[in-house]
Amino acid sequence: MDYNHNEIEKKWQNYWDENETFKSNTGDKKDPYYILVEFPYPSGSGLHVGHVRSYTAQDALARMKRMQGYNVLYPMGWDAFGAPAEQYAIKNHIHPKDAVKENIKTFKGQMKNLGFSFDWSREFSTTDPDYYKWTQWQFLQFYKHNMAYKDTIPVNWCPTCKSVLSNEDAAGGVCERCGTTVVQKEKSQWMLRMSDYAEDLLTGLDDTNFADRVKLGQINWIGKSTGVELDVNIVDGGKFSIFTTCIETVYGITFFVIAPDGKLIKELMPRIKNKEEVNKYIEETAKKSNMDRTELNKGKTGCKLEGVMAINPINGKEVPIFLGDFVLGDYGTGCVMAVPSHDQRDYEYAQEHNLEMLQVIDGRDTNTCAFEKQDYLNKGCKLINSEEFTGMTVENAKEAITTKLENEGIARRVNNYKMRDWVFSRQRFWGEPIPMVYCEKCGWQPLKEEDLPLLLPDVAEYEPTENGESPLANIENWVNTTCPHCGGKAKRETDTMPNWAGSSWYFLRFMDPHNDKEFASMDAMKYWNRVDWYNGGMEHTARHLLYARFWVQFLYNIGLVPKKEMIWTRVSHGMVLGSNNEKMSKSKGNVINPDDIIDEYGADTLRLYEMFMGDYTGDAPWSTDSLKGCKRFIDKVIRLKDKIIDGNNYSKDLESIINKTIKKVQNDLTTMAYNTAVSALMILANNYDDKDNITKEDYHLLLTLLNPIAPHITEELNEELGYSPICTSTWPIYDESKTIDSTLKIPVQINGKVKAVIDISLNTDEQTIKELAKKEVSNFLKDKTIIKEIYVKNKIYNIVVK
RNA sequence: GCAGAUGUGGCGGAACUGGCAGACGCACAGGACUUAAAAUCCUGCGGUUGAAUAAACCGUGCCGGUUCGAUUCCGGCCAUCUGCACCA
Repeated sequence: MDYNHNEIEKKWQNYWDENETFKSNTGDKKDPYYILVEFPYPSGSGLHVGHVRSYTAQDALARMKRMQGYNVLYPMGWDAFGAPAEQYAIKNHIHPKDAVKENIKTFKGQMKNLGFSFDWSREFSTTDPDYYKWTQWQFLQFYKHNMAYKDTIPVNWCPTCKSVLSNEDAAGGVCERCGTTVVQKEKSQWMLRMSDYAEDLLTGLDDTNFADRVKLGQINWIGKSTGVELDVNIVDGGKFSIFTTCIETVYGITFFVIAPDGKLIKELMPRIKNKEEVNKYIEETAKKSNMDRTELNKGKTGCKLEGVMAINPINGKEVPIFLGDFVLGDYGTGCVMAVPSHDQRDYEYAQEHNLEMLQVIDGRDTNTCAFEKQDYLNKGCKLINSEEFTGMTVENAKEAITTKLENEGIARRVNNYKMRDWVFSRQRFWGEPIPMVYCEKCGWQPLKEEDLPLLLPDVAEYEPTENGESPLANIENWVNTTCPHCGGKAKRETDTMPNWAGSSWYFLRFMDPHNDKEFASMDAMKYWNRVDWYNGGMEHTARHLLYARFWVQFLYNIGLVPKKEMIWTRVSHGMVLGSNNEKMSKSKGNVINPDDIIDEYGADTLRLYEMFMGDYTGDAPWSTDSLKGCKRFIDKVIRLKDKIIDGNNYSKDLESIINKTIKKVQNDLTTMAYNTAVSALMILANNYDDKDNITKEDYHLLLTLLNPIAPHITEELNEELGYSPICTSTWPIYDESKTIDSTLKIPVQINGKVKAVIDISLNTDEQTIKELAKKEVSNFLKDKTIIKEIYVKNKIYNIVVK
């Protein structure tokens, strides 16, 4: 059976638009429920079938929650700053805002065609001056609370493109665009003191309901480690500090390694005898991207610093200092103690450079590889070669050595975090301008809040500068300004903010999107309370989520948001792969355009299929055959209409399956088990199909349950039946007692293998079942001795024989 | 190298708290209806042996363990995917 899906779908989309069915009112008496999907970057290639998957999933949840009586906020907007739009604009000599406008139009049209129940009255783009005004305003709050500062840090630099590159674009040490070798270049950048929030971001997780793997992602990214910071003296004067989590191995130090990009090497330089060799190594390191340095298999490169020796603080022993690129200048202190017997990386470095090794923990031979902490901790291992600590267990020695060094005033217990401060500058045009001005007399000055937004200049032609500054630096009448403090001549900051900025607080703006006095009013934020359910891709569960939480925690600390954690549940979904099981990409020719599918099969079929295609949290390959199966299911639902007889109750013999299905669908839609929700609906339809007649109410129930996933056709069929629209009706309530079967089948096992199945009524007594079962499997019991019998009520009966 | 995830029929995937492995769908095969096709309906469909809708054995990446019973729990491997900042 074919129905005119295009006509029906358009009809209901118009109905929803005209009636503002999905508009949510702040302050409504109903309980608020805030469902959020990551707003997309509106790229030139249009909506991806991957978007359809997560938007449909959340849409189904939103539609059900509305029917359950909640005031649902399900908003949509655009994360539209970013490099691709900038590149496109440079090439085509247009302003990126025009390109973005077109893309948004396409995306929005596609979303409407899919029938998503977004509250379009709250739509905005991060590129709207009305929005980025507040992003800039919030940056000023960071600055005013001493949370933003300038620092010089190394960046990936392509000398040919004259552009700063991300690690991704500099993968393999060459520029992705032109293939030139990438070098490290020092650059002054705006930074946000995110590392100050490391501990709060960890403890804050307790106030969230994030999926375990999401929490773990956050914890690993923050990377707390507890250890000791130890001062090390240099022979003939000077000192440096190292951080270690293994102070128990301090007697095993046979050398130190310092970062070639760290500050210490610069200080030591005048005293170094082999300057040429050292400088050469520093230069080589500068050529390597961080990614190269992080590959262990590259070999343990480095060189000795001739002329300087360090003193092991625990025993006064003099040991050499080396340079090694595996030590990073910006983690810890940029210096490490090397104990080759108890650290595999140090071991390999020592082998490479023929250095001494000294075993200080007993328990295993260290001739072929290091005896590391994961192998010796909590195993009762004892120290050797460690003066008065010899013979102590590792755990006791850790404490005793720390205390001794602390008492000597040369060591401190510290927590170290992998997470660093947030590099907030980008040398790009298409981002929020950083509202700072540099005055020769007054230094860096923030713009006055009343002068926001600081607009991007309205030019269509701009080129990157010679020295890697933002294209804004070339636009002189924009750059030159007056100092907000002294009124004298000054220049604007030409760096813009990263993409992450606008997306760090957009969910707050959705609560109060048209506010021109504040980024969002406290009342509105208190009403909506929090994001109840946030869904996005796995690739954003570490960084975007961390930035957003940091941003919110900061706003909370300065009294601007009501809660420290504004996101309650965060879940992530898998990718939709091409039919060849690979990531969809133009070059592989496996891209599916949702427009084509909607046109041929209808939005309902596409939505249904994407919910049915597999486990929502995992990746799933596209299959047009499977999609057709979902179309067949919709056709079957339409055909079932012919079986309807009058009746305002459920058919007696369908009551059980109906109640079970309501329960199942309702549970599945709130646990992301969309595929089994669809399967339950298919089973219900199959049950209907097996009967000669069904009541009108049976049919209405099926339509209601299917509506969140396939909203158009169900509304149409429902209307034909004479009911009021499903989108304004209530969700059915199931009767728990009717979901329990009164008779059931109990498998009878012999030695754990099923030999028979017996029918019993619920809660039959054990004795009866045992007798019944033994009769059934008497063949298998002949000549056997029963050793044990296990009966699990209403579940299974197992007989162990010999 | 580190971190996370995943591994079940020809395919996508089900399986609650350790209790009948393969729900539901796809593909395929046979049949009904039709002049024919499409659509629809019925039947079969993990593997091996077997004439069998008899029966038996094997089977959830691999090896081992715990248990009356393991896709599920534990230990050790292997493979694939994702992210990354060699995190001391």
